[in-house]
Amino acid sequence: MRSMSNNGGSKIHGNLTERMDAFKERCRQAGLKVTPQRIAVFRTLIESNEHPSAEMVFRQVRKIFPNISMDTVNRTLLMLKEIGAAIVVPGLGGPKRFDGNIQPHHHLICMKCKKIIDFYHEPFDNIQVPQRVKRAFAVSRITVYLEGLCDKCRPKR
Amino acid sequence: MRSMSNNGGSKIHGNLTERMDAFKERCRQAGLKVTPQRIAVFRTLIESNEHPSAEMVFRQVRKIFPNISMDTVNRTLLMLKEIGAAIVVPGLGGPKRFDGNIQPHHHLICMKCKKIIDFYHEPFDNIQVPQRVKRAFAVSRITVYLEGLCDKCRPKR
DNA sequence: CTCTGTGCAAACACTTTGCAGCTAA
DNA sequence: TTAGCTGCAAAGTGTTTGCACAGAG
Repeated sequence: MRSMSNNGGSKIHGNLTERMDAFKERCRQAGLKVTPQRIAVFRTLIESNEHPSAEMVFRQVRKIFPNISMDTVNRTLLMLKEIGAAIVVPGLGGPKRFDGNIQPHHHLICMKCKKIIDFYHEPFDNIQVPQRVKRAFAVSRITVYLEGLCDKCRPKR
Repeated sequence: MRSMSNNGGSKIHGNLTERMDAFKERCRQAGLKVTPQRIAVFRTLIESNEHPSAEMVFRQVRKIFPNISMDTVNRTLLMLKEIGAAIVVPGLGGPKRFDGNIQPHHHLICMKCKKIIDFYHEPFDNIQVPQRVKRAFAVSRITVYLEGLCDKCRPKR
C-alpha cells in the first residue's frame, strides 16, 4: 500500500549527496553562485517533512549556521521555487509553506492546526484537464487539494 | 459546453434577493446580528467574480458605504468563511482571496499576474479520495488546483 | 578581480487585538 | 435593555527593499 507520508521518515528521494550535487549543478546552470548559505537552506528544506515556513527553516538552519539572516533564508527559498527546486504549498493565507519534494503529490490541510500532510495517489497525478482549459491556460502543475480536519483535531469517532 | 467563468457575467447563482435572504437567515441561525455592514460586504463579495482580497472588497464596498472600516470588512469576511457563506481560495501566499461562490468548482492561478480563474468540471467534483486518506482525515472540501500562465501572461503561441 | 550574494536595517503589507461607544434585536 | 458589532488605534506577523561589505567564481 502506498503510504501517506509524514510518517517520520525522511522525505528525501534518492541519495542526499546526489540531490545536493544536482542542486549545485542546477544553480550553476541558472548562473547562481553556490554559497554555503544556499546549501544549508536547501539541505534543511529537503530534510524536513513538515512543509516549513521561512521562519521554520530559519530556526532550523541557524543550528548549524548561526550567522545566517532571515532575509537570506527567505530569498533562498524564493530562489528555490524560481529554479524549480522547491514548490510553495497552496494554502489559505498565513506564511508561505515550502516543500523540497517536487515529485507529484497532493496535500491535505488541517483547518484547525494548519498541519500539511502529503499523500501520494497515482490516479490523481494523471487527472485529465479539459481541453478548453488547456487552450486558455498553460498548465504547469496540477494538484488535488483537500481541506478538513486531521486525526488529532477532528471530533472523536 | 460548460464555460470557464470569469466571463464578465455575474457569478451569482440564483436570485440576488434570495441569496441575501438566505444569508440573513444563516446569520440569525448562527446567533449573529444582521448589520448593514455585513449585508454590504456579503453583497459585494457575491457580486464580484475576481476572488477579491479584503482590500479589494473594502475599496468596492466603500463606494456605497463610505464609513465602513477595513477591520469590519476583514472580520466580516472571516465570519463568512466561518459560517460557510464564503470560501478562501487556496493560493501561494499574499493576501487571502475570498470567493462567495460555494458551488463545487476549481481554480487556475496565473503564476505571473496572480489572476484566479474559476472553472467547472463535473468529473473533478466527484473524484474519489482513497480510503486510507478518509480514515485518517475528515475531508470537508476537495479542489483541483492548477498553476500555470494565463492567456495574457504566457509566451505567444 | 568582478559581480553576485549576504547581513543589516528600515520599510512595507497584511492581519489581529483592545477598547469605548453604538445599534440590532 | 443588552449582548454583540463597529471604528479607531496600535501592535503583531510576515515579506520586501536598499545598501555597503564579503566572498564565490
